[in-house]
Amino acid sequence: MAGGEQRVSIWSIPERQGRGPRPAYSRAQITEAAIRIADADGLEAASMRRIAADLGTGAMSLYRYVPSRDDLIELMVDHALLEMDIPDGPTGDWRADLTLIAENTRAVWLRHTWLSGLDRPRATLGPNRLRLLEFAFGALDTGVPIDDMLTLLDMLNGYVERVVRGEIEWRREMRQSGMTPERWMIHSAPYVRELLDSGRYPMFERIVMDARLPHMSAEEQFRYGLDRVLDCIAAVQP
Amino acid sequence: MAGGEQRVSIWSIPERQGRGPRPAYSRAQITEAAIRIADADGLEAASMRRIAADLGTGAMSLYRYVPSRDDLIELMVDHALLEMDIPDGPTGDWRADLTLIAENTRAVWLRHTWLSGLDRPRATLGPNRLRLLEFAFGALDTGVPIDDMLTLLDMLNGYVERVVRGEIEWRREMRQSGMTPERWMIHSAPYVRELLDSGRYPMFERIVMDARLPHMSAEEQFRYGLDRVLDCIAAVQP
DNA sequence: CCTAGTTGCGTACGACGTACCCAGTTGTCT
DNA sequence: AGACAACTGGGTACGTCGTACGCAACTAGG
Repeated sequence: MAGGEQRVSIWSIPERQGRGPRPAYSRAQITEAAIRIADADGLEAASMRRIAADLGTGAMSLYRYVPSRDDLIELMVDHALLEMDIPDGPTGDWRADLTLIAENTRAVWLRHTWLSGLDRPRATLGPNRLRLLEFAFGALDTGVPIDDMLTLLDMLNGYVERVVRGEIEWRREMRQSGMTPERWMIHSAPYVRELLDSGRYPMFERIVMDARLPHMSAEEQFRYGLDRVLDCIAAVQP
Repeated sequence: MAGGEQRVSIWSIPERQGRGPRPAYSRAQITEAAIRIADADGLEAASMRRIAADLGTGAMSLYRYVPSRDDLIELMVDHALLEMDIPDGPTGDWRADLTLIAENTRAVWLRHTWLSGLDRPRATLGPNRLRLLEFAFGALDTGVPIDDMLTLLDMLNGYVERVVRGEIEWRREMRQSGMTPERWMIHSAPYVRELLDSGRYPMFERIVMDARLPHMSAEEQFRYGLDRVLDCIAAVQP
């Protein structure tokens, strides 16, 4: 029994010692190759064999650099977070700052759609995550109690992640069915009509008939909803 | 080329026609077996072979009932949603109704932790999802424009899912490292102190020093945050 | 120079989802 | 009643996956 498994993060394992032949690759190279494949063909396509083939080597060679595929994915996440374009400190306009965070998150997720499918939220306090956290909380530091800041940011991030997840799934479905949105509309019309005709789903009917949001572009939808969420945050501001 | 793939949802494929021998199982039975395994050992343990073995049959027999494993997962999601204990219509108290949805979602997700790890949000319009949708929108139907209802519910659900995802990951990490929360606290204290002593993370410092939320029980944290989110929704009510 | 440590990488194992096949069962039609 | 079409359970097989293991080649520290 004793201590149990000492699960050390990939970050605590040094990249190399100085004894044998010089390594032909690096973690960064492997991570970037993996991201390239995952961006193009999905996370499941970024298999050890495929990554190795892209680098011109054998699958098992990668294990000299990375303990497991899961650890490699952790490296990929951190590498992607690096792309968040956030200033060093809050600008004084909390609404603009939170908008910046939201749109950056969306941009990075859409560029690396595999981020939305990770089985774990990966909330580890790496340096990048901490920098983002400082910026976000600094922006919201307008007299709101600290506990409320925590929940308001969970609310904001929850909204952003949920909507972007939906966007990504929609795109994926369009791609792999080879349909255009119009064709999809036509194709699903009979099922929708059946639901409407049953008369048992009045609210669903109002969404289909009256809502204008679903007919906007993805950007407009996101922006509109984001503004509503920020309105909510503004409403509870002291 | 012609039409391309006709990807119809699992819901539009009838369970059986009336010609051959009577099927020995049913979609519901298979779905329940799959959920049982996924609850106990994780979604990846619910393989076609394992499910079939649990039912006392061969892996390929399952494909008589379900076109693919992905479709089976879709059935599992909808089946889990069945556990949501929601009345037939809104009660008139929107705040109580939305609380009911939130706490039910949390309960179901914690009971079926594999829900949080699905690669796709699975927003397909299964019968149970529709029932829930009707209840939620019916509850919020207090004069708010339909487009705002859409975003407010995205916000609420986004908050709930994000927080519960965090809870689930936390539990999983505690389990597989075999640590208690106290041990984990002690173990991570040096790293936290290092961050605080660096002086570069003032907001993080305030969270550690001043926030009371992280010291509450998971239920209390959830409840407190949920009330704040509902305050936000109340604030934009006409 | 020796040798310990590290490299790239081929082979192999036990999983996975599922395409394909075939024998057996049963509702429907002649 | 007999024929047959549509279904059933389920075995075998293929191509994938992550990765344990082993081995020859290489290079730094003594």
